[in-house]
Amino acid sequence: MATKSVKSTKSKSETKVCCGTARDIPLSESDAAELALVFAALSDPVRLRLLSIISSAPEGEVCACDLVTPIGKSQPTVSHHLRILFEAGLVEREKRGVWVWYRAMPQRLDAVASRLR
Amino acid sequence: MATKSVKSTKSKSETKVCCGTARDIPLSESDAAELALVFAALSDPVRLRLLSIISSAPEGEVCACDLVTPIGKSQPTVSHHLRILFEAGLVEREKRGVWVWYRAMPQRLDAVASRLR
DNA sequence: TTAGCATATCGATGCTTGTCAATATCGTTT
DNA sequence: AAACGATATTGACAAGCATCGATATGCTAA
Repeated sequence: MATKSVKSTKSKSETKVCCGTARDIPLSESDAAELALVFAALSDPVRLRLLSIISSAPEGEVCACDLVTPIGKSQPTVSHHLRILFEAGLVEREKRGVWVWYRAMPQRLDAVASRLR
Repeated sequence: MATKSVKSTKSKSETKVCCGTARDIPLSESDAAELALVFAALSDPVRLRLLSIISSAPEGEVCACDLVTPIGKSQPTVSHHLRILFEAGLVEREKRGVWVWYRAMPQRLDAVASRLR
């Protein structure tokens, strides 16, 4: 592996050896793929705003019908984004009659946040 | 806005009113766009693994030349991913001679993590 | 059962992105 | 000076994604 300054002679490019032996990667390939899926779900402004509405609901849940108008996108588009949030485990949903109610999953958000260190 | 059960009669679809007045969204459009950019930078397995290598470096920094081989992608591809991490403010870089050294920015990661609640 | 509404799915489209080969840039060494 | 090596940029291509209109599904009320 690369080493920093070895000699005290402080030459212009204070390094002698570089591009050495490869160390193994802390984050496994499968863990990285799994984590990336969650971040991908969070990487869209519409989904972040949906999540902010759902998370801040006083009753703890929001009807899907109350999400289309404020977001300003078509109903299929909002439905698509809600599906992605659901499949990423960021929200849960419950069908009650004609309507579908969405709740945030704080423990999931905490788990993701804690992995950022 | 939608209201939950109003009557105690517990009818099949315990709800009377739905799809009412739109409340405003906690997360602004510009804030959502900005946050989405950071999450987009985190939404790729290669970038997450790069970040994990850089963050766990004992010396606090890693030479770019030590990242290509372990990641298993071409040099231009790794360079491209490092650029995205840099522009998202997730890593900083310093050119020393021919080599470029990357350091993680923990306070940025903390800031992003804290916004997940 | 029929009508009507809320939600999900489908198909198409334009834009974004991950990837690599080829090339450019820049510092170092001879 | 020229040659070499590390990194960045460019150009191209395939895959993925956000979006919408049209349509399907499913529940409820008449």
